[in-house]
Amino acid sequence: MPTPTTKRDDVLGSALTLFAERGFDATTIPMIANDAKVGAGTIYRYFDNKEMLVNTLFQHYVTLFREALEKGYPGESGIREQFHHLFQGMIRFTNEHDHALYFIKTHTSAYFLDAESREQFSHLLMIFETFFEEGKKHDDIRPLPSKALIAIIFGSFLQLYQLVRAGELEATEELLAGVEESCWDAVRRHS
Amino acid sequence: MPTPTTKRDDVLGSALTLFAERGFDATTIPMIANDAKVGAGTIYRYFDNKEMLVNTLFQHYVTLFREALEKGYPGESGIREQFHHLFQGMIRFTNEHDHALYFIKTHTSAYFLDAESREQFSHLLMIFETFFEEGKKHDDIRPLPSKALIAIIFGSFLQLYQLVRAGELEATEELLAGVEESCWDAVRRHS
DNA sequence: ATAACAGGAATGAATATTCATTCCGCTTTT
DNA sequence: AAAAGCGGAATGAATATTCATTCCTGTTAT
Repeated sequence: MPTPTTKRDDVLGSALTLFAERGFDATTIPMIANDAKVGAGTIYRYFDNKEMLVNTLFQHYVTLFREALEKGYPGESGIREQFHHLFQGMIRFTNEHDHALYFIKTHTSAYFLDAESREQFSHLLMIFETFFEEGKKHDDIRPLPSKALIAIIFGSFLQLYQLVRAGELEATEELLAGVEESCWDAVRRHS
Repeated sequence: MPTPTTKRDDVLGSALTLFAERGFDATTIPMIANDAKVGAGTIYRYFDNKEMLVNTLFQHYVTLFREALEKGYPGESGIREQFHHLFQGMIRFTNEHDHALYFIKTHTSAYFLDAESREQFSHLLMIFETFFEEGKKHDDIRPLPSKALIAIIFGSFLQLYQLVRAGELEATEELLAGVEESCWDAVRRHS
C-alpha cells in the first residue's frame, strides 16, 4: 500500500527534475503530468497553480538544505572544520537530492518567487554569511564582502556540479576533496 | 545618416538585454519588438524564428568574447600574467557588453542551441583549457581536471557578476582585484 | 527640376499553435 | 451508495509566425 500522497510527491519529483533541467518557463504542466504519470488535472488537486507549485518546491528544498547544513554544525571547532562541514553538506545534499541545489540556484532571483520563498532563501544565505563574517573577524578569511565569498563558493560548486550532471566529469572522492581545497584556498586568508 | 541595418542591431540589442534579464522562454517576440521599437514582423525579416535569433546572438557574443581573450594574449610571459590577462579580459568584456557574459552563461546548456553555437562555445572553453593544461605541466596549477578549474573560475565570476547586476555589490577596482586574487589562489598550486 | 515608379523594408492585424487551467465522467475508497 | 481521487479532453488566453498592405528611398522619364 503506497503512502497516501504518493501522487503529490510524484508531481514534486518530476517538477524538480524538469525545472532544474529546462527551467520554469520552458517546463509545461503537461510535461510534468506526463513525467509523473499523472493527469494534468491532478496537479491542480494539490497546487493552486504553476507558481504555487514552484514556490512549494523551492521552499521545501531550501529548508531541507538549511537543515542539512545546520545539523551537526561544529560550532566549537576550528574554522577549517566548519568550512569542511558546510562543503560536505553541499555535497551530501546534492547526492541525496539530485537536482535540488541546481534548481535552487537557477531560480533564486526568478520573478515568480513569492515573499516566503525569498525569506527562506535569505535565511539560508545567512548561515554562510555568519560563517564568513566570523572568519574575517579572526583574520582567517579574506577581507572580501561575504556576498562575494558566497558567490565564489556557490558559483564554483554549482558550475562544477553542472559538469557532473552533464557526464563530463565524474564526482570521485578525490575530485571533490580537491575542489574543496581549492574553494578553501579561494576564501581563506593567506599569510 | 544611420548605419544601414540599424533595425537588425536594435533587435539584437533588445534581445540580449531581455534574454539576459528574463531568460529565453520568458521573453516574447512582441516584448523584443516593443523594446527595439520595431514591428513584430520586422524581426522575421532578419531572423527565421526565435531560435535562430537566440543562436545568432549567442554565437556573436561567444566569438566576440573569444577574440577579446585572444587579443594581446601574453603567450611569452609568466603564468600569473596570463591569468591576469584572461581575468581582465572577462572584466573588460563584461564592461563593454553589459549583459553578454551573463547571457552566454545562463544559456550555455539550453535545449535550443544548435550545433554551431555549441561548437563556438567549446572553442571558447579551449582557451582556458589550454592555459590550465600548460600550467599543470609546469606544476603551477593544481592537479585538477581543467574542466573543473574552468568551472571554478567561470562559476565564481558569473555568480559575482550577478550580484553586481542585482545591485547588491559594487564592482570597484579593489573588489575585482580581490576576487582575481581569490580565483588565482583557487586554481594555482600551493607549495 | 519634378513627377511617376519600382522594389525593398517595415508594419501590425490575422492566423496557427501552445499552454495553463477547468470540467466532467470514470474509478476507487469508505 | 456516497464521497473523494483521478484522468485527460475541452477551453480560453497568450504567443509565435505569417502576410497583405503601407512606407521609403532611390531611379527614370518628362
